Amino acid sequence: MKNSSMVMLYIDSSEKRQRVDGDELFEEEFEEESTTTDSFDNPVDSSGDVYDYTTGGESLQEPVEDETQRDRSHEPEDGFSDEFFEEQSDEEGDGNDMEQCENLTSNESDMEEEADLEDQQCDILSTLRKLPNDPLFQDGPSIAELTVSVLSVLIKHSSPDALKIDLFGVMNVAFKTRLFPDTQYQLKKLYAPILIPMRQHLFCKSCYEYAGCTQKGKDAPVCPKCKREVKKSVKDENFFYTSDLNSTFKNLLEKNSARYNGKFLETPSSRGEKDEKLFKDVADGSVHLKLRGRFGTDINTYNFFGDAAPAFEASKKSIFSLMISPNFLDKADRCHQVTLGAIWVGRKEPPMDIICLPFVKDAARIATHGVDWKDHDGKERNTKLLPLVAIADTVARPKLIGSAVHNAPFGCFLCHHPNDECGQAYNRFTVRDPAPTLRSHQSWQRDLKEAIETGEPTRGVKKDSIIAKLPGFEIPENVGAEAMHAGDIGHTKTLLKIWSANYRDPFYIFSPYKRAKIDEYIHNVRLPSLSSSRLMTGISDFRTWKASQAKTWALHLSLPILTDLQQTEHLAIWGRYISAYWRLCKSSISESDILEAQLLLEEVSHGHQLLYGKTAMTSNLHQTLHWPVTVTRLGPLTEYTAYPYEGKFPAIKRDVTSTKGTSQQVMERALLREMLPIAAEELLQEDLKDFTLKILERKKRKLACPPEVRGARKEETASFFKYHKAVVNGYVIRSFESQKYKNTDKLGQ
DNA sequence: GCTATATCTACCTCCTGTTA
DNA sequence: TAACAGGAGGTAGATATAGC
Repeated sequence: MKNSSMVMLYIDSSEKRQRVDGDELFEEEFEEESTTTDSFDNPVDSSGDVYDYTTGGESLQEPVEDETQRDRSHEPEDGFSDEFFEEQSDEEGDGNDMEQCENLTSNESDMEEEADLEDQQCDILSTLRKLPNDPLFQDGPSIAELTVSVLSVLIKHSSPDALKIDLFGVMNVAFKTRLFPDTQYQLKKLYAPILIPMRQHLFCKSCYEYAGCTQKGKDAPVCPKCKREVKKSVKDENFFYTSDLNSTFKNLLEKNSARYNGKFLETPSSRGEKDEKLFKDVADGSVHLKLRGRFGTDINTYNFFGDAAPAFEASKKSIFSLMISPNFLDKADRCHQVTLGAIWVGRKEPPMDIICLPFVKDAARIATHGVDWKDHDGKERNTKLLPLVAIADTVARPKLIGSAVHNAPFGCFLCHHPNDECGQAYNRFTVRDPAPTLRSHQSWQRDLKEAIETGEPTRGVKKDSIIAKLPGFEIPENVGAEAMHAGDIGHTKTLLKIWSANYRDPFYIFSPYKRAKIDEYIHNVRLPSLSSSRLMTGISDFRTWKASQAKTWALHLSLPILTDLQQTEHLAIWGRYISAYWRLCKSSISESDILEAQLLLEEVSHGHQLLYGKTAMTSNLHQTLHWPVTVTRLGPLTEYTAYPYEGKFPAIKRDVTSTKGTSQQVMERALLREMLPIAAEELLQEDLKDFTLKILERKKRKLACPPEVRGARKEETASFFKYHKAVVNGYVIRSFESQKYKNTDKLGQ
């Protein structure tokens, strides 16, 4: 099947775009936060028309008048108080960001909370320091040292408190002492200063209003609406835990200060050889640029992720967690520094706006006042930290940003694609010519205003979101188009389902012969760069593949394996998808990479619809169309995938050792795990310190990211899909008869 | 301030009854 | 006779509370 519209030729994009100098742009934004533009203003859309990648063009259709307007703006459907809204209501437009942050932290209870926190900024190791430090025997460890060391082992293996008590009990008997903490009371006392950043928050179950956090020795918080006392109720699931953002970042900065020599500044990359702008990290995106314009050049940023996962095997309880990862560390370190920001466990739908409220307040505080910390030379420092990317999957994202779900009309959070009715649901994103306009912060605000006025979702915008109150945060610009869910377990698996659905289809690859052949290739090919990643299972099990397996299949195996087994036109379209995905995951993405990726992905969409029909046009495939623009806003796709966060869930679940107080157990153990290396570093003697730190060190696994990221030559990977062979990290898998890889140099490439 | 004990929650396993 | 559903009882561990 050959189709001229499907296999479009590359357009010389350089003629159709204008580049704006980054510094000029920066000054412009610093002076007046008027228009936001990326480093290249006018890339082309599929129709050849010019539109702005970042603002999404302002050529929005006039909103349709709805005669059934109802005033429901006063209704408390979001769960936070009207006062809170009123405080924020003048935030829209071009107000002063600093003032907005001050507003968020200015109410009375927050001031009290802040004061309490300052009072509590005591030594987190105070109780551990009080343990006897004399050697238990000649040249032996002290009780303090053994306690820290044994606790580290127990924390690493997510042991319940009962095991800790028993083990310390044995140690008390063995060492003829009573000083090891062998009762629950003593253990809790030992933890107390470490758990200061942990807070329990309550909300009123009947009004769905945030009531406040519980404090020892103080009255229970009161619902701001019904004025009744709110008490923790396991049955009502009206409580959740957070860890203080200030402490999290303080520890992170202090812990890494020596290794980074105190330099955490996020700076944009220099230009490439052809004076092209390069996107190497989050600081290269237009969103970071805008933040630097608003908050100053010395800011640092962090990403946050919200998602839920089942809590137990055989119950309907789920864990909703908010995780945070810093952007100011090296890329390799970031995925190991994901910390737990908030956690809620329950049977019902998590009240996301309420759970995110303390996080938003904390974020406003550290954006305004910065985080005070001491560097490795003992020098007092202050660092401003701002949220950069909100990461969520297709289910959590609409709840987080207040948009319609993906299969509702206008379900794409990044553009105004209307969705097509298919069966009983709006769930198909067919190709539109011209392409629907991209959403911008301004258009989002307009739609939101109308939605609040009418009480009905307006072009996919349903309600105000609490994360919109984050300092400098704009929806949808700061929300990442997520590659793991849309690409690896989304489009990749969907296509495999299509290719394996009906034996009558010419593109069916699930015949016994083809399946056996594919499995043989999969099992025999060993990719050197992925030696430690999850091993691939056969193609028959693709439905149970993990995301990383789907990614390995897509980026490394599928094309060379399918060369002789799949029809050319199907492979051509799949190849274009891989080529575009590859370009956007690279460690250094040029402007031409982005433009080429955009054109390739548009070809993929056209081709996919022609080959498999309108019913195959899923929202995941549609979202891939927005990957290039997301890279211009937020940097390479790999910097805000869900992999590091989803990978944290198994550890969270391991921390649950009882069905009672699940969220508390998880948050306590997460904090202990963060603090014990600090205790070990300070309190232990050399040998025991080395051993304990080694125990606590997280295993650094290689992630199944594209080999390009690890240094394969650009020209090799760029031409990856053109040849009947794969080039991976300098190795060529030339022919599958040999089933071995060979060194590129020896092949005279 | 601290300890010991009771209480509570919710998951898991086993047993029994019902249905096809 | 197999498969399934539902209930009873067992259990771990967090939390509450009485009492020293």
